[in-house]
Amino acid sequence: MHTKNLKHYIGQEVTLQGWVANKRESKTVVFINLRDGQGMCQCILGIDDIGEEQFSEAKSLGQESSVAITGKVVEDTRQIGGFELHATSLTVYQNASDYPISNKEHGVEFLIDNRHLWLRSRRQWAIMKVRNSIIYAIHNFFQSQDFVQMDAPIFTGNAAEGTTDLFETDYYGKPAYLTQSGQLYGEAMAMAMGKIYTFGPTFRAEKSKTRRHLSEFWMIEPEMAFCDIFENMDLIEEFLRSVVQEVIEKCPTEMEILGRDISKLSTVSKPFPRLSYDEAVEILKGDKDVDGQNSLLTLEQDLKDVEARMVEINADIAEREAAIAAGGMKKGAINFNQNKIDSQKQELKQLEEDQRNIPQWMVSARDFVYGNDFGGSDETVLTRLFDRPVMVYDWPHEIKAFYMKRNPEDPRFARGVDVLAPEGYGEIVGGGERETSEEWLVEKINEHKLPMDVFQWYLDLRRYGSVPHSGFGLGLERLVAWICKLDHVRETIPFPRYYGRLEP
RNA sequence: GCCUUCAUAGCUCAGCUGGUUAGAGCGGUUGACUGUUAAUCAAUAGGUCCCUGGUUCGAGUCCAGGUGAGGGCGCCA
Repeated sequence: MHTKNLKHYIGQEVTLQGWVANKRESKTVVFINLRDGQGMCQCILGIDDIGEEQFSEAKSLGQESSVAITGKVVEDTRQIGGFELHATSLTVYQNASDYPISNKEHGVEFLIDNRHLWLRSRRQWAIMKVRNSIIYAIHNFFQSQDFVQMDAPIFTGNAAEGTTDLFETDYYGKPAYLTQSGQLYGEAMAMAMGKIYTFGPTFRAEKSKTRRHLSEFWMIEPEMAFCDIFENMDLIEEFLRSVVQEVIEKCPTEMEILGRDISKLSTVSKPFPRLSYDEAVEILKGDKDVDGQNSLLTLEQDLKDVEARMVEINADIAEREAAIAAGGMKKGAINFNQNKIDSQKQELKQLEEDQRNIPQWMVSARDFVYGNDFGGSDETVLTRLFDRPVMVYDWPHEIKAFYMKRNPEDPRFARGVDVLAPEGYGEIVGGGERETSEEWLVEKINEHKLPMDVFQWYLDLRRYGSVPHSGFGLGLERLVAWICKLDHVRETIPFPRYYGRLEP
């Protein structure tokens, strides 16, 4: 019996098994918030109902003790989940003590060190449920359109793009690398099956310390034969719309726990803006406005807003501190104000970082050199002006991977496309149309100084029935972070691996 | 790799321009009270102020180096 199904058992006696998420006690009654992995239910254990022996056992239970509680289901709209259980008996599997994670706020380092326990917290529970729904929605989308799921190898002998750092392992005495993309293998499989997608782990040994990088993450890479860049963009748009809408429908409770404003996500139903690299650069540098909004002026305003907010918070903190210092305040009120001050100081730290960063971003955007790739901050500046994902296509071919198809009408550009998520989440999708000509590919492989021999099998794909084809790569963790509006991708995966973190 | 911010009780933090015995809240323990929602009230235990060196009559506080962490850039999904 699970808390989720209580609505079907009103007035009946059921047994719930779970963990003590929180407990309050008085002389004759103990309240237990029971967590069973599917939901929560408050259980009322009265001394007269369960007897003195079980009652004293109930009183002694520590946070996260494992128990089974039998009792009658009663509707009570005030409660989380809408029901409570009037207990008639209690079975204790284990009485736990000194659970390290309390209901108070904790720091990131402490929480990540205790990730194996942190996963039990309400917010983390909601994130994992959303992640699960996203994964399901992704499979659902591709399967319903006759894509074939394939698994690309994790050990590879070479770097697909040659630029990033890879994890090296020993493969029977030869060096092998953990894959950083399954795309080339996806292309081969697409020539066999028509439409495929990979869904697997990806590894990058970049020593990044940012809120959107992991060393090990999950990537979804569809690849379609007979598909050009514009059809590819149509698919990306349809795909993101479908996944986001399915998750919004399936996870209302989770979104509420996360405090996610769903209206900010519903905008995916509108068409995604498609900008060429040239247009995007103009907007970024502030030479072109979007709906009357200018990138540089918007940033200036952001900085002013940050500073105004800092003044506001400082004043409020000072006021509360003065009120506490004045004395005569009840302990509960002091407590409340202290906590308020604590959380405001957290916000202040974040604002101080924004205050340091925004001027750098402005400089970066204003002085952007045409022909370069967009930096993380440039993406933020650009997407700041839109309320939905933005697609940027036709990039200078020099900054894109060797396999990108050149625009036949203007060979300065390669037919790559990046999808930038709103609200500062950056690049969630990178893809494009692939080069079909063996000749051009060979030239590019030489240009990138890649070993020709290991690409012979890849060139075979152009020798035997080469067709226009496209695909893209979606970072699952970045998608989860955006949909849940999390401030770090490390919360999007059960056990994150990033620079400096291998445990737990 | 570069830039930047930080490290004080189990947890979250305060500790001003260096000064005598380092504080608060939460959590723990004990008691009181209560259909409670992070309950409340009282009492109580709990510290190598990250490490090493320096300045000083005196360092949690200042300086240098180290270690660890947060964030930004680069790189990318």
